[in-house]
Amino acid sequence: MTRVQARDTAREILEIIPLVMRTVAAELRAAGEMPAPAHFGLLSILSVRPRMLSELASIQGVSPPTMSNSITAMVERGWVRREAPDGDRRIVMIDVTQTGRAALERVSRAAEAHLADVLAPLDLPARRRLVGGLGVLRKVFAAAPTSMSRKSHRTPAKR
Amino acid sequence: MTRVQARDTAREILEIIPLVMRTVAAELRAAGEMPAPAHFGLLSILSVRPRMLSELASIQGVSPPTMSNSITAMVERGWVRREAPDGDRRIVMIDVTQTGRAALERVSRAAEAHLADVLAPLDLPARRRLVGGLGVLRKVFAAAPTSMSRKSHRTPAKR
DNA sequence: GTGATAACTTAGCACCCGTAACTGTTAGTT
DNA sequence: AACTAACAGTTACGGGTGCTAAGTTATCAC
Repeated sequence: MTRVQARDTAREILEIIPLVMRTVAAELRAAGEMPAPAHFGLLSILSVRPRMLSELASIQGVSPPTMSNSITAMVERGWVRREAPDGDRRIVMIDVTQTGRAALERVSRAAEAHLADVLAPLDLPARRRLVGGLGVLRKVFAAAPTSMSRKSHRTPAKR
Repeated sequence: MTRVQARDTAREILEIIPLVMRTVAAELRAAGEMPAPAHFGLLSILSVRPRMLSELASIQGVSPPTMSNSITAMVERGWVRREAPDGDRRIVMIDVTQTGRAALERVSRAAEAHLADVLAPLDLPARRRLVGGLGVLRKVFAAAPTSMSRKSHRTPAKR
């Protein structure tokens, strides 16, 4: 019962998510200068308030080196800025620039436009199902990224 | 109304999908030798029946060179085989090997196990919402990949 | 001051994805 | 038959994502 459901859902996720991912990435690429969905998410987070690099890494569920690289790429594009706070000089605060905000706004609009096209044929219940499903995904996977690190070596004494 | 909904849904998708993607990829990596979700999808498709390379590219919504590279990677792993049919010698048929089937089965089970963990805390209605949402995503994005190629450069006289 | 720990960066590796340019095959024209 | 156009794949190259391992600099505990 749950077994079969789990397997089906697993397959479903493993097939659909990458497809959606590719499509969205292709749209962003075609829509302008945004090379990656990951950057979009970062801008989105940073537009609320500046964050530490490690904080971003943990939110996005990636390793610090990966985040450092992404940030470097975005700095080179002029979208964000590295800042050194006064207190602890080890930490690096990341902040959006005006250019970054503008890019976010532009891409957001493009994505919205395209999404509207794609979602147009959906009737109300279908759209509602979509939104509901996304909500569940968010709830499930926002909490999950830790699961791996916790499970894989089940952290004996947490050191 | 639809405008605001579209924008919210767009943001939602752009934030959640990559997150899910990363989590799933991390799980697969941790679970065994499967390096990429993309390969999983291919094995899944090929387990039904052999396909032409271009067919696979179109199903997955990627360019032929990308698919050619992926196939090469999978051939090197011994999961699939390139075959030359008798009729038209331009085409390349891709077929799963026994090793490939075994890998699919193994990863499928690992994914299933993990998904079951993750989905366990969901109550029935939540799970139903998730499945419903995935269904909508599939419907929407299985048809969409063409939209870009049609729209983006509206093919003037082509050179 | 010494040693451990923390935050970040650099380096090296593997993979995904795209465009441009190239091979080889088939089909259509003259 | 000879020429050309279209088609299926591949190779080459550039950019992005992600990881681990191995530094660097800064802070804290003793």
